[in-house]
Amino acid sequence: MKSTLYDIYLKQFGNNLRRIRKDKGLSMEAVANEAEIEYRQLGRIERGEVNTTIVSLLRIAKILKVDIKILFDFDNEP
Amino acid sequence: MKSTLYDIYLKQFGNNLRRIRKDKGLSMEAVANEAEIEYRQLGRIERGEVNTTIVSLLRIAKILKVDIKILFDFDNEP
DNA sequence: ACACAATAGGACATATATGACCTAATTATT
DNA sequence: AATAATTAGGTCATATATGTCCTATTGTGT
Repeated sequence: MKSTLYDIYLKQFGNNLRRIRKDKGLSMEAVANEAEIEYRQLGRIERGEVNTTIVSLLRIAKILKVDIKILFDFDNEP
Repeated sequence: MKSTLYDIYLKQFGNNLRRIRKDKGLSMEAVANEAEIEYRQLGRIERGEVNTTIVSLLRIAKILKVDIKILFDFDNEP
C-alpha cells in the first residue's frame, strides 16, 4: 500500500471539500442529495478513498458554491 | 442518446484542453507520454467522450502548465 | 448518561475510465 | 500531389468509480 503523490492529492482534495462543507454547516447527506450523488460516495471522496470524476466534482462544487480552484489548493506543491 | 448538461461540459472541457495543447504546439502523444496516460485516452478526453478523473486532470494540467480553473471555463453557465 | 444525527465500514453489483492493440482517416509539411 | 505526422475509431480486458444494501461507530446536543 504505497502512498503516491496523487494519493496525497486525493486526500487533500477531500479535506478541502470537507472543510468547505463543514464551514457551510451542511451535512454530507444534504450535499449529496442536492448534487445528485450517493452520500456514501461523497464520504469516500471526502476521505480521499476514490479518484472521483470531473462531473462529480462539478456537481459538488456547484452545490457548495465553491470555486473549483480552491479544491485543488494543495500543500507542498512539488 | 440524450445530451445532458454535463455531457456538454465534458465537451467544453475537452475543447479547452485541446485548444491549450495546440497553442503550445504539443502533440497528444507528447502530452500523454509526459503525463503518463495513454494517448488514446487523452484523445477521448479531448473529444469529451469520457468523464475523466481528477488525477488524470491533474497529470495533464501539470504537463500543460495550465491553471485548472481555465479548463473549467465554460460558455453559457446556467 | 441519553438520545439522535452524522459518518464510517463492509460487501456486492453495475457502469465506466483506462490501457492496450490494430487500422483508418485526417492534417501538416515538403 | 505525395509523404509523413497526427488524430480518430473500433474492440477487448482490466481497474475502479459509483450505487445500493446493511450495520457499526462517532459526534452533537440536551
